Amino acid sequence: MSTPQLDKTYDPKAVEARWSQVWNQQGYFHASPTHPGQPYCIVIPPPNVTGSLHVGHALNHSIQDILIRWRRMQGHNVLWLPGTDHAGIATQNVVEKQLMAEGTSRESLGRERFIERIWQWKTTFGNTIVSQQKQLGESCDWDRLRFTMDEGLSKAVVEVFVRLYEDGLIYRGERLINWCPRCLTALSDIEVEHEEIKGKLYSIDYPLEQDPTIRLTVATTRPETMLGDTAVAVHPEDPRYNELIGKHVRLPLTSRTIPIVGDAILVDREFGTGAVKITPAHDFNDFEAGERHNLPRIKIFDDHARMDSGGLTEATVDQGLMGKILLRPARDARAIIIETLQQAGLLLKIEDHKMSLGKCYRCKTVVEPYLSPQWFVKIKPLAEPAIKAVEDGRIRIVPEAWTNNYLGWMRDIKDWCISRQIWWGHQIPAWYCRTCNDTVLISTKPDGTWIIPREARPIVAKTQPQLCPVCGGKDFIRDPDVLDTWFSSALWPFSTLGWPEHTPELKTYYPTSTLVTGLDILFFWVARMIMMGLKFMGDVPFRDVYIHALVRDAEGQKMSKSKGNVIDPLHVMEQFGTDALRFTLASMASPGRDIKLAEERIEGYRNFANKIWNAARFAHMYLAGVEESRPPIDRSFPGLWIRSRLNNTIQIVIMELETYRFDRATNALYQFFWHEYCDWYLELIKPVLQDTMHPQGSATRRMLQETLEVFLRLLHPFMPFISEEIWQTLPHNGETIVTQPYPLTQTDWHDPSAEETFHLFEQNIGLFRTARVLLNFPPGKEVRFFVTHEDPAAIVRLATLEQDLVHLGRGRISLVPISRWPTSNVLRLVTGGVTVGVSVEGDVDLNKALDRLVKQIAETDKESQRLEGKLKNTDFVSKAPPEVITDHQDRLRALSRDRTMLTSSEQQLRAMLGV
RNA sequence: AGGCGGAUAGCUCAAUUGGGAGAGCGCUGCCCUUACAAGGCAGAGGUCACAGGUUCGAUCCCUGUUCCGCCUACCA
Repeated sequence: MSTPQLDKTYDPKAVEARWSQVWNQQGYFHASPTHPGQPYCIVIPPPNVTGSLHVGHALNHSIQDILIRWRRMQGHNVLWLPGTDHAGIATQNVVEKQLMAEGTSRESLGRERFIERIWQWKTTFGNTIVSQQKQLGESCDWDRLRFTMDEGLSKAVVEVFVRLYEDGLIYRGERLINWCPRCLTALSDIEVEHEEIKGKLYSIDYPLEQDPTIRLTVATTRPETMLGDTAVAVHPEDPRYNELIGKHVRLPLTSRTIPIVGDAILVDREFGTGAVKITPAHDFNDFEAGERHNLPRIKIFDDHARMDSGGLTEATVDQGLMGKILLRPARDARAIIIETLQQAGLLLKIEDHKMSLGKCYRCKTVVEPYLSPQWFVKIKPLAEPAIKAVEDGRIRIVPEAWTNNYLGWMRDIKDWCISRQIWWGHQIPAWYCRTCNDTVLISTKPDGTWIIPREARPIVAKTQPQLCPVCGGKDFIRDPDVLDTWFSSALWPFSTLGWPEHTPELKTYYPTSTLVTGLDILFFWVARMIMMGLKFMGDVPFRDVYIHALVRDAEGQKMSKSKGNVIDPLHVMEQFGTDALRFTLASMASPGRDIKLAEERIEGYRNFANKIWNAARFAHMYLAGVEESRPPIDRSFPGLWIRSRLNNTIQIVIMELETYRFDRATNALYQFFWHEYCDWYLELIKPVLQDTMHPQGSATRRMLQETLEVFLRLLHPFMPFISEEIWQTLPHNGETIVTQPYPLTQTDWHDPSAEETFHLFEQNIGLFRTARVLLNFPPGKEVRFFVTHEDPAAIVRLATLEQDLVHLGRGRISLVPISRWPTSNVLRLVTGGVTVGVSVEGDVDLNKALDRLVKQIAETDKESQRLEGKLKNTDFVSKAPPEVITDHQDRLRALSRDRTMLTSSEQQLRAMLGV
């Protein structure tokens, strides 16, 4: 084949665009259940349909693609199943913003048209991230792209909901839930982010009913909720208060009196005054206390977290105050209430107090504990098998350290609130008969949504019932709530494979092989997939869960748009190339650490790509015509050595891939190619290649080509584009590297003898080069080196290396016993067993060389400044023959015993002086 | 508050049956040597967070302390 014209530097852009198109067009990523290989399947964590590729995706997807491409090359029946998530609240927010900009709103559009509008939006913008994924080279089976709201998945969702309901694992009930007053929906516990803030602790006096001069002081961080108090709790064994239990206090600012109850669970005698106000409708602990004592629940907020007129009336709030706070946000009401209390002389004190605030994970609004009827999954019965599956190893969490995290959370799991009061999502398959429920189905929200009170009786079914089983009525309304987005994601590993149908895909690829995900969604998603998979498939959804780190910026800060520290992977790919980004992310994926990403790192691996590129250019200068005949096998030491090292690298890379150590795998590839293949092997074979008449020429070229080709296959999962591009220019079988076999170790490539020889060689060259720098010999100057070795066998070996030593050492070599070395003007250096003498032939002052060394050390090493003086005074090297140096060896030994004086320079001095 | 993880070169991180401390980037010096200056060669730089303990010997094992991160729960 002809020598391809390769540019001097690698330009990723054109290469990447071309190959990602070809790969997809040729269908290399398409999976078939009938493929003979062992199935290997990964379902992608579906990115939000609103999303665009951020660096977290880039890491997550790079790792999956490495695994997938590796297994594909190993001959597995590979399926990487892509998809997107409908992301309920997030998507609804995006489209609502759009509507707002158009001067309209969700409410004025109405539910049906709003949903249509979102679907339109999805058609237009929903594939942004998919095209970006293709740009990253992700080898997904794009023909199988799924969406959590597509027809098949929606069917699976309904099926699961109905079956869980029939099994008594889904129920509807009024509970205190986390409520986002901006999104106007319930959130599950884990959708609330906690943030520590500096708050205030207010102490308020509640006068005793019988004797208002006696006051019970309660402390609260949220004084505005006192209007909804329905009791005060004290510890039943607290001598200060226990006689008051059963009596009542007047609730200030209202006309109510509330009982004093004893509650050992709620009250910590040591904290504050030991008396606690109970607001069952607005605090989780108080809600439970309220249940224990059968207390009424008074809701004083509306769903926007404003002071609610009905609630305030029920709370019998003083008329004057009522007027001031009605419909005011809680925070405003707080100031007014504090002022009023102060005037009444009931505010005892205000202290600073650290507390944490719950915020909506989507919009960061402060969430409100809120009493409302919601749907829940009774989770304990589902959690138990999911705990067992991890305990007995059917699912392996990597790194293992997260296992306890998972188990701890699962053992303490709370029922899952699955209903959301938004429109975009899977609407709950529950209907209410208007005839039966006529008296309770009374109201609608301003947007026309039905408000279904807690007493309403739902009929859960896959489709709307024809007749009410109770009364025979035919008029139904559907529950307006939709399901938590994570409900559909929980089914992802089997719903995407066709469940509830028994498809060949489901049979072949379930359980999937590995799940790759960040720690942040271990509970949101992974735990729930395990529970649902076990429940509906009777088997785990995946064998391994590989948890990777969070990507942070170079300072360790979370990347966020507001901080302006976001590294945009698309920009980086543009600047440094996709392969460089992928390789960087893989190299930093050490377990147990967050990734601090700086652009310089990516630049470093861009250079690596360029190094590979140029090594290929070098090879092409000599490779033309190699395949035309059957060249002899290379028996020379550089070839045997590099093949042995390549073999070693193959072994390491495969081992590290098997244990998900992408960092070590990339290190091995980098180290091998740059520092063994390029730095030594290519340099070693240059004279053979450049000599067109060299007898070893064709054998050497053959080895060069073969090792390069194997390396490219080894590299391909990590750097798919450049490996394909170069591989195509080499003689090869098949039309793409994508489907070539992954390299295997070969026992006959392993060559300890060649490796030993190389070690000896490297030692010598190292000494030659050190001597050259120390003596300030210009690169072109030919130097006379004397070489010997303690080990006679090594001397024999060295004799065979003479040509190579001359070439890389740029000097004449004399392999003679030390007794036959010149008696003067020889600088002697020692390392390992090798001794090298450099003839200085009178034109170089050894003293100057030593000065240079000492100066160099002194510049950076304070310890050796003291050493400098000592050395100068000793004057122990001066064109000295070896014998004279020997005279000083004892003194050096004495010096080196004193570790305070000889630190890092010790080794260097030893080498210099032959100690 | 509880749980988990971390602390090693200027920065980011490696280093397993306990023994000799490494890489990349950055830095210094020399070199545009015909694949690559996005390069080559040679270097400098570490009381392995602190204090004890076990051991012939500890970066590693044990105890405690300090600092940082994350998760969970929250003190009204």
